[in-house]
Amino acid sequence: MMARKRKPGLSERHRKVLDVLEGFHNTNGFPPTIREIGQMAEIPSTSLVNYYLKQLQEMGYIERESRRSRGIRLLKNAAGEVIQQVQQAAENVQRQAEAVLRIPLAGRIVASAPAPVPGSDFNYFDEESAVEVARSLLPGREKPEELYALEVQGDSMIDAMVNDGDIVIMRRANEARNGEMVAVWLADKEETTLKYFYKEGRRVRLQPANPTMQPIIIEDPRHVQIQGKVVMVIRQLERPVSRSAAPLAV
Amino acid sequence: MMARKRKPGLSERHRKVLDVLEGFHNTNGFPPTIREIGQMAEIPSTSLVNYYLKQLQEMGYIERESRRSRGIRLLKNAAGEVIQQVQQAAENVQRQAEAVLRIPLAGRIVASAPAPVPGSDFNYFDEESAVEVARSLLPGREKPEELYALEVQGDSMIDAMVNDGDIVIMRRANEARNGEMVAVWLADKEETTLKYFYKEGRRVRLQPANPTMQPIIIEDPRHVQIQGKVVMVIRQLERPVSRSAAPLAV
DNA sequence: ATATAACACGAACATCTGTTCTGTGTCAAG
DNA sequence: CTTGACACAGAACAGATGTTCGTGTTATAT
Repeated sequence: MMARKRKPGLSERHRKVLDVLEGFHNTNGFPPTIREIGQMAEIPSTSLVNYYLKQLQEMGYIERESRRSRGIRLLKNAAGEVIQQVQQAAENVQRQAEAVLRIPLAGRIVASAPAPVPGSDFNYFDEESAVEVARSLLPGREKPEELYALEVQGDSMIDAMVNDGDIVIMRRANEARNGEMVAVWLADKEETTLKYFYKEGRRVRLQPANPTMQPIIIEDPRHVQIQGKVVMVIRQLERPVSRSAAPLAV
Repeated sequence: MMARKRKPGLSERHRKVLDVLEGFHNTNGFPPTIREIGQMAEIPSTSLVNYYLKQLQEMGYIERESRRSRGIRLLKNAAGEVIQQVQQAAENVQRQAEAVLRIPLAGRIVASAPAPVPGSDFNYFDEESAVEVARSLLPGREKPEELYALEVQGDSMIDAMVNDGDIVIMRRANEARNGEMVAVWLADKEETTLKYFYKEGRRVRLQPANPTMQPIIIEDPRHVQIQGKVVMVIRQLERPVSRSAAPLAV
């Protein structure tokens, strides 16, 4: 004759014990004793607490160190969530913090003036004006210190497929390789523009991103001052905040 | 007559005790007893361990619960770093995890076919094809489940200032308010396009983002099928990985 | 109905653990 | 040299703590 089987899963008291274990450790920094568990979970006998702890151990919710006071390690809580060790948690914070890069917003880029380039003493921790970009979106090799952001002002760069209000992520550079998009100051025209850069012999060809438009050929390379390379363009159609007054967070 | 004063700061044994406290708690999940500290820090007498613990408590490195076994909370380690409680650490992880949103890449958008819209059973946890975007870049009110990403294929959307290879972040929607940019399928022309949406009486005006281009007027609203709203456009000039084969991480 | 396992209570016990007390040696300032 | 704070050792003790044993109750499969 078969006797009754224990129902699978956690009973009310199992759950209570796990809650006590989690709460106690969170507030005190160390696990409770059997008697403390009994008091908080309203289980009057130490042997009964031990009885439940044994079951929780078999079910993989806790680990116990035999004969050691407070020798209980919580592995999963009542909700089944895995409990992290402090060390692991710290590592996770570290890893997650690296997932986002805060790129300083150095200013605005307009056609009528050279593009701003932050100096080496630029305050990178200006909380008010930074653009947050997931690191996975950026080329891994970058040094984050070389990156800065500019907000585009005006419609003058539509031939580069860049609109008023767009944010361009730039990398410091004074020269470029063929095929890279750069911000250039054209000294003769007194104009800033975003173009694909091609050095062809002595002259420089600046190709618009819009394939329907014609390139600019500059015979004297001294008239082409490279302000930085364009790494990314971000356009927010539905702004988190009002357009230009509040800090831009991307 | 003045007797000698204790040197300020931590002695070798202070440091040793703190190291033991940190290491023991990291490996066991609970603090050591006085005798365990003594063994590991090579301090033979319990009273001497107690003597040092008292000093560390006065210096603010630890907290002690009187008369409780293992009643030691580490506040700062030997390097002076503040030790986080498990709960705090978990909250930090939580907060940091929320800083980045993984948006599923639902497919490609081309002019010649309706834009893909993921079904409600879409697998959001497809690790291979997701775009990571900092939450601060997105409008806060969004339900993340409503967002998906599309990669633009072809040059057909240059009038929307969107280029081949760009990534558009979309939000599910079947209708739009005036001024919002939407992806629409034009049933009569059999064409997908990105335009600013304006309902004017019975007819619909679709305005290109490029201000130099002319709007499309559609007299029969049934020919305009809204596939989704455009929330953001991301253009990566220097790709982290090869253009289309590998997973896109933004 | 009845055997059996699950659930429950309380007491007893050996050990663990924090605390305290006494004592010793060292070392620098007076 | 004296003095007194500091560093250290060992022992003793009261209370805390995990464990075990005996016993009783309850629910369930047969």
